[in-house]
Amino acid sequence: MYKNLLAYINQYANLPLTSKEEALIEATFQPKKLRKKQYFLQEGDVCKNVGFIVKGAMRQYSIDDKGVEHIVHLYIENYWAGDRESSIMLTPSNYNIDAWEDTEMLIITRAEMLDLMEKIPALVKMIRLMDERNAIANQRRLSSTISNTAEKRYEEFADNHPQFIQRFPQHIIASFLGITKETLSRIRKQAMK
Amino acid sequence: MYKNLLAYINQYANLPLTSKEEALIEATFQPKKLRKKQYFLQEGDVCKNVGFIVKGAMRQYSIDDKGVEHIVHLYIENYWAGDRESSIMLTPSNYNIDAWEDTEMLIITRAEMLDLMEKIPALVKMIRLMDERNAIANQRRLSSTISNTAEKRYEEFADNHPQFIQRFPQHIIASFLGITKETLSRIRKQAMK
DNA sequence: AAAAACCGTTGATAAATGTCAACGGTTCTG
DNA sequence: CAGAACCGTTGACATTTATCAACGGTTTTT
Repeated sequence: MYKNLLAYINQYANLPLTSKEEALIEATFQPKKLRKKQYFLQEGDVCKNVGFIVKGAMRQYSIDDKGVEHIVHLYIENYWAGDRESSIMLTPSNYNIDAWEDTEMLIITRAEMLDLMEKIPALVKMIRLMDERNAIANQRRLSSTISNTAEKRYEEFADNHPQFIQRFPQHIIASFLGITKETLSRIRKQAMK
Repeated sequence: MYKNLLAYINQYANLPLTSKEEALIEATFQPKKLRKKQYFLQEGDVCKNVGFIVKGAMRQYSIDDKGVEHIVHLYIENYWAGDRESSIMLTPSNYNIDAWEDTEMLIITRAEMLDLMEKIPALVKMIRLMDERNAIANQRRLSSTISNTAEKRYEEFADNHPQFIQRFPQHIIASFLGITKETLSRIRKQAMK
């Protein structure tokens, strides 16, 4: 259960964990299982935990005035799910996060994480690298969203994230790209020729 | 010249700098003046410096196949300008950054910054908080771009960033929002009624 | 096994936004 | 001061994307 998480940290930080540190991590992260469709976070609640996905698939989305879902993140194994703004600011979240497949996570509160970071240097390094990677990915996604047509955005996404294409149905991908399922269907039809 | 930067660090980190630390910072950050339209970073170059803006206004943008500029960031006093991806990965940047007004910056290389962080704890804390704030802002912007119409995006932007509206002309704001200047002109005309 | 929910597709039409060209009023610059 | 560059606006029209409704084929649930 903890194997993936420990491997993730080791790989990211490149600062081998001692067995004491490993034990501390195992004692702090709590396993949590979610059935398909079960909420991990519901709009209006404060996001208390961040979760590392050991197995499964999840999505994060907001719901607009008309009841339409807008998917902002998709997660699979080895991703971290949570709403940082809510978690840091302690404000009610604008997002829902739920399981798209049956999912196993390892969850931790922000306070626990801060505490662990004081004790385990590798975690500090990991967080910093994750933040950097994250900032870069966000920049790219934003750039793509602003500059490209729907068609090009889909191409780019399909090229860079084939795992998601296989794992989530088209209407979910469409929402993630900020277009309707009909438009995506037509784009794909075009592309096939 | 260094007053703004020191104040910025103190306020962000909330960990008062010693006078030795202040001296070290002043010795490391280099002043740099840019005339209006002068490049700070040009597409294809590796971004070697990040710069704190003491006075002035800048923009960051890419140029597409058709020669159209897509503005991804606007900066004014107390912002940091640079392309993180290029700077971290040491890859040629896809962006240009130039001065929209005559600008005074304090610049530092990534290596120097990493070195300073070893010596000044307040900087480590500042960077971490900036990363967090940044991640939150990116999330919001992305959400808004995906979920809202051009009109709502403009409203939100004008509400949250009135300084930019005053400082940059409309066609720059339009590009930043991912729409054409004509569309923005019409949106504003609508809104006036 | 039947019913319900889900999923992708298609057609017809509407709405949002882009493109191109032109204009008049600034502001910048030599 | 004169010409050039810049800026916002408008009109006519084209393109992209959304909306609504319907369908048949899955898969899931009961």
